[in-house]
Amino acid sequence: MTNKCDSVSIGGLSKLTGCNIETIRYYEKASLMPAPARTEGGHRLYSKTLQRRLTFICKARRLGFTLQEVRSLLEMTDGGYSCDEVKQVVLNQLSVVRSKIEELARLESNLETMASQCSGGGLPHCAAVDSLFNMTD
Amino acid sequence: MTNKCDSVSIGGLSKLTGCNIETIRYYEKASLMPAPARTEGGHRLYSKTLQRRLTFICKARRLGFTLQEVRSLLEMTDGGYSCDEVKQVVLNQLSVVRSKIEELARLESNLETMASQCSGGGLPHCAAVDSLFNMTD
DNA sequence: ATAAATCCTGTAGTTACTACGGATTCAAGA
DNA sequence: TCTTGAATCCGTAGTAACTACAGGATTTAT
Repeated sequence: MTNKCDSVSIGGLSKLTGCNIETIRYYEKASLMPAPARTEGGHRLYSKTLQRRLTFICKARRLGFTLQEVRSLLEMTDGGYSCDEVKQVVLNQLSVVRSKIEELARLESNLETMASQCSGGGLPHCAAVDSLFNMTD
Repeated sequence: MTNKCDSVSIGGLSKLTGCNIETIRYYEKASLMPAPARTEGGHRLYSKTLQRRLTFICKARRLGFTLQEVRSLLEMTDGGYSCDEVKQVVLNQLSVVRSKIEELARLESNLETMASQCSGGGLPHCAAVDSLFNMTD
């Protein structure tokens, strides 16, 4: 699974990163990962550099960046990028995340209200259902 | 665009809800919206009830619920659920919402860390990008 | 040496839309 | 009333970001 140069197979890389095999191949096809070295028989071999690159992609995806955004983050690391440009992308993503949190907090309190209106019996009617359609946002 | 019974065309509904026309038709095909009334010529006419239903769907979608989750919220209002069953679904959705909030809060703090590491100049290097490569989560 | 595990390519399916294209239908002005 | 121009119809195809086969080749462990 590993050779003397710390290269790993696609399965090894999958275990290291938590990214599934099909997804790794998909990233290669989508040009986020470069074509890796191959064994005699054609199996992919990933160097430490590529391992780090995939780790980066996975983290960025977990942070909610689109593949297009990840691509531009990677281009920033590959080519010349300015700190301003990076900060711009990060702050933009931060504001997206913050507004999602706000919206979810509103829904949370709406759901709490609904739950508190349930009398909880086996009755065929529930005040919470009516409140569902009357939520004020 | 509106008649005496407060029915609106699909375009009117689109403007009211912010949901685009193709999406409204898609929700009908996906059985989230029932088939609405039609004009003589076959154009869709949406009653107040359906307007409220779509508004609900859009809110739930903006909050990150999948269509499948929206469907089960809607089934509470359509099918004859008992108060106990409703409460169950509501509490379940509540825990889903809460874990989404937690997850987003983690993303928020990770992004804040990234942003704080940006010195912000036109410099050719950015600590935030390095931190993405080295982040332990 | 052989069986089990892993990997290969390529295609098709998934979710939740979005964008067309060509044919009606509707609404508003002359 | 007639005539446009905007809106709507339906069906198909494309999008993002995967995920799941199928059927065969390669690698690894016993």
